[in-house]
Amino acid sequence: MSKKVSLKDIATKVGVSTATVSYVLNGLEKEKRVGVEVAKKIKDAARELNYMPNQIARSLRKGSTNTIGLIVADIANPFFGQLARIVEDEAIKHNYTVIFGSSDEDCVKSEALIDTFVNRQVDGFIIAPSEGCKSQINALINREVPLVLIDRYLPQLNTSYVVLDNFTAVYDAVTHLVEKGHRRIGMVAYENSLIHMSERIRGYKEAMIDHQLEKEIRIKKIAYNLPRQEMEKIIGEMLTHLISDALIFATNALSLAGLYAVKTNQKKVPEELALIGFDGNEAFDFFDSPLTYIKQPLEQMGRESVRILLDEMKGNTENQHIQMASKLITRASCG
Amino acid sequence: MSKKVSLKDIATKVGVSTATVSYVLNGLEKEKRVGVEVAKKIKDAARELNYMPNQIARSLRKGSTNTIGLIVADIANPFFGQLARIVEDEAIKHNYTVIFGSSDEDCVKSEALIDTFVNRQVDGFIIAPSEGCKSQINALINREVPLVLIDRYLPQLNTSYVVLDNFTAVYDAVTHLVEKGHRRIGMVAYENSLIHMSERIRGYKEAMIDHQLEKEIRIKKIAYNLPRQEMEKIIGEMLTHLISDALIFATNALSLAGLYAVKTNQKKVPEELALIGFDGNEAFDFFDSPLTYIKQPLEQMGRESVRILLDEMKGNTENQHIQMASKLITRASCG
DNA sequence: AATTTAAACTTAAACGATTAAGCAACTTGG
DNA sequence: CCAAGTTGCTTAATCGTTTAAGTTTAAATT
Repeated sequence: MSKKVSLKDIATKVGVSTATVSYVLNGLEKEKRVGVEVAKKIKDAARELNYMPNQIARSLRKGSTNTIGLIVADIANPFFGQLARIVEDEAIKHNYTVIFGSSDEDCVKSEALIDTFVNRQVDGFIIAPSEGCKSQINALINREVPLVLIDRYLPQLNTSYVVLDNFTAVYDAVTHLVEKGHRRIGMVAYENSLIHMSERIRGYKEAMIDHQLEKEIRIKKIAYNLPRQEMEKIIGEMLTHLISDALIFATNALSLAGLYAVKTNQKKVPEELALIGFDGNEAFDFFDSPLTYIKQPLEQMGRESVRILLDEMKGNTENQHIQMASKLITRASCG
Repeated sequence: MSKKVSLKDIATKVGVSTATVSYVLNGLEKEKRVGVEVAKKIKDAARELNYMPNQIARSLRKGSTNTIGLIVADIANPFFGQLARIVEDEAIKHNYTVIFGSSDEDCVKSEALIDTFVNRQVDGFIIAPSEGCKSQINALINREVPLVLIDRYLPQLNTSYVVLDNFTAVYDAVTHLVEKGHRRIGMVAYENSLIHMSERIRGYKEAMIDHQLEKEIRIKKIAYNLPRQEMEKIIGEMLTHLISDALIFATNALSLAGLYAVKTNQKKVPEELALIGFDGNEAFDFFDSPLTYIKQPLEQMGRESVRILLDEMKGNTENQHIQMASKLITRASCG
């Protein structure tokens, strides 16, 4: 890489000190009383030399990097990909850059990412925390690093967060199925103790109880890191000795695995089995009977999380807790 | 944010200079002949104080940031999301961090991103260049910034790149359709002069000519930034006065828009219309007759691009040009 | 015993910006 | 005409590392 142009080069060329150059290029010429001709010379020289400020040097001096660290489960997962895009756009608007990392819901990876980002002096974090990573997050809190949790939060910790109202989302989904005449409603969830999952399960259970269907409660929990084929197989087995006439899937990936299983097992939807998915996906639209699903307000979630983070970075230490309402997109898969 | 622990804090605590601490913590104790006890004390102190090196300071001093800038069209697009994930993993393995940005195929955004990343002193770029951004890329070349183009390249410029063999990909797709008995084969492409698109179109045209079907050549070009509904409408219009018995879609987004249009217009696939998509998507699997598609070797592309970039960052100035073979996943949509 | 070599550090400059404090050379007010 | 203020800069410290070039003390060699 060729040598870069620094403040000093401009200073030398114009014949002033770097301080003066810095003032002018930061728009402080009035405040710092730099002469009009000198200011013009400096600006001209900067343009001529194609000067670009070294953000690293500036960051070191200022103690802030204008960088946000974003940690999600997997950037390749469209849910997080879309979220990342919204965060990116919002960050750029406020002159921040995003560095990202995928944790794979794995504490070791998550910790490595957090450490890397802390070393790189990010000004704040947006994190979808993984199971069992409480201590890492807590360490951030103790260091007073601005932080917003997203998608899930840790009830034991005092942080800002932006999540879905998962309880109501699933509660309403169950109610919808009941209204459509289904009774033996099952749920397919992840084996995960985090709040987003437990709230979805709680929403399911309470709704079942409230509709006098507690005897029909049946939850299948699947490990997160299984490849899709495995998930599909497990759900497929559920389908062969079918005890449910409706299934709710607790995540997008589970919904997809479920759809593959239903397709493989040639179950008729909704006649034999009604389905409700999570998050939305083009595949939902092309399934024989388009899937009813729980839609998250991604756009707002991304924006709010950045807004709150910026707020915290400005010094606001008050934690903000946001639970957003989902929308049930009702289509043919529930009858 | 609470004050951070610096080398100086450790130095003070142990009673040595920061130089000694730096040597020890960088594993240079042998080479720089630091005493065994002192080294141990330093390591203990570092652990005790939970020292984390300030990457910003290190970067400033070393002149390299261990950061890769990744610019794609849209991180929310699964194609680029998956690519980003692979780049991320590969980068982490080599102790690099990725900062990313989405250009939306827009030169203004792309330039802003490049400038931001240059200011942040990224050590190298992986870029999916947008139409008409040649001068920006050229500026990078002139600055001798390590750079790998991905997905498309600029034939006029001397850069490394990793792309699909788009010509052969589409050529073979046409041949497949011809073998399946289709003759009036059309193509739906983007209005884009970049090489990836022009090569796909050229592959289509040459294949048609080679199969004596030049009279059947029909290409519909659609602007990139249209919302999906618009694309769907345009493709829908094509379908109502149907002059083709087969369609090849030149990208993933176009394939999806096409599927929606086909569904809306209730065309029977493959009887009335055969289809070939690009890139793969779960929706392809749930379409009435699963879609035949051109699959890109994403994993290898991501890895290769990082490998080449690391190579360039190590000082290798030789440009590497990689064209990868696609695979035609044949299914029911072509008869 | 004088000189060289080695061991175990320290000193201080440098990276490229920001910014508080200082200092001439004017202008103004009384 | 002199003190005070204003204008238009400069000086130099600082951020937290890295690293070339010393320095001191002890051990080895001649």
